[in-house]
Amino acid sequence: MRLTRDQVLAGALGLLDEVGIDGLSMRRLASVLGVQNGATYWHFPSKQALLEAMAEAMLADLTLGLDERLPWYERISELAQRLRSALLAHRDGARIFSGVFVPLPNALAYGETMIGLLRGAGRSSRDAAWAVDTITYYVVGHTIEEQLAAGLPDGGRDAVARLTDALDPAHHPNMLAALDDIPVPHTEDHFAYGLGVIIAGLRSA
Amino acid sequence: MRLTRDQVLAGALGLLDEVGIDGLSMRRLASVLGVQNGATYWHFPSKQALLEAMAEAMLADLTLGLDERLPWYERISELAQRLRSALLAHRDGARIFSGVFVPLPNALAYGETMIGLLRGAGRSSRDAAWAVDTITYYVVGHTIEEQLAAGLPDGGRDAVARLTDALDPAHHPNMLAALDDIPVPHTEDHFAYGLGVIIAGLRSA
DNA sequence: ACCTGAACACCGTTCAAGT
DNA sequence: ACCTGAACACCGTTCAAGT
Repeated sequence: MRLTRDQVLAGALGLLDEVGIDGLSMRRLASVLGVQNGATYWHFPSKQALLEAMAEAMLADLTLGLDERLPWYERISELAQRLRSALLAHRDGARIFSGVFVPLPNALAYGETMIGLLRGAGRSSRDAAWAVDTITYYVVGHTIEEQLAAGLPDGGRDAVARLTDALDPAHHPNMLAALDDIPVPHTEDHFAYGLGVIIAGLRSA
Repeated sequence: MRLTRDQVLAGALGLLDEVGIDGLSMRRLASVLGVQNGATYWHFPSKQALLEAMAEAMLADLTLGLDERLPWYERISELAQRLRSALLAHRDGARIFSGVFVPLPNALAYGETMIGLLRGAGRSSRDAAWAVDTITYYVVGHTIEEQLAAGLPDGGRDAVARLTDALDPAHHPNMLAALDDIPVPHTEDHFAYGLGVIIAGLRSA
């Protein structure tokens, strides 16, 4: 049975979920697919091209079926949450996405919808585009962090312990007061809080 | 002349500025320092430990001498801009910082000051800590992107050309309208816009 | 205490040669 | 058209042995 491009892509996404982005190598992928090292290079010219296809696959259908009865800021919020969910659907999905620098069709659809919503709300094209950047940096940064903690062997418990040890009541009274308020890994409402802040800022403009 | 820990660290920061984070290898660092491969491992137990020391060095004096006469939100803004500047001071500085998961003393000082400012403004410890996360994800995400474009051979011109080619008037009217408004690499006012949105959101709460 | 020399176990990528 | 086999030019890390 010959390999197809789709099989290589599906194998890569499966391997990603198993071993994470740091364990994802072209050699390991070939071994999972039961072929020799060079074989995948017939289907994808480089690892980077494969990573791009993986990111594009993750973003499928991101903008479909948005409820047009919702006010613009709720549709913005919905899209941002969909982006987070799409990236969470695969281990280290946010890092895969953030490592891609070519314009992916599905990422363009996301940007187009977002900018359109803001322009529809009366923003200039400049403000609309810059606001989308603000939202997207937040979503991606938050999700990277969330997945990093989730990918640790102990789910981040050790990281919290190290932070606790590093805090000194004399120098860090405020961080100590907030220590129990920081969920590790991050949660849905931690995400929603920051998104709400950004959208409140946009509405107040 | 024997090597010191500081010489290894300074050599690593210098090499980073020359070749970027993707070109920064322990072997190349040893070669720059005029020693054999294993030599740096006497001063730093691992590459990760060296990256942590590099991040810590970049954040030196971040919170010093904040003008206490400024209102809390302007001090927040000042600190966020200082973080950006500190990361911009070395090539790929934002990616170095974002790859560190241990509590760095200088990063703790940043968090402590930020949370303290927000609690001083009447926020709960939870809201204060979560708001700092929101700001910091934005700063780091923005700066990573800025440095990625700046690190490209042509300063990002080719990336813009590829984006332009990928846009289709029928599907992306809003992105096309905004195309000339997106600075590549990102600029100071592009950064300030998003920071202003977040701070406006925080003040409106 | 600090470094060398050499090895181990990996990488991404290329490409003539096979089928 | 699609893959193998083998190589090239790299990695991070370890560690006995040297000074």
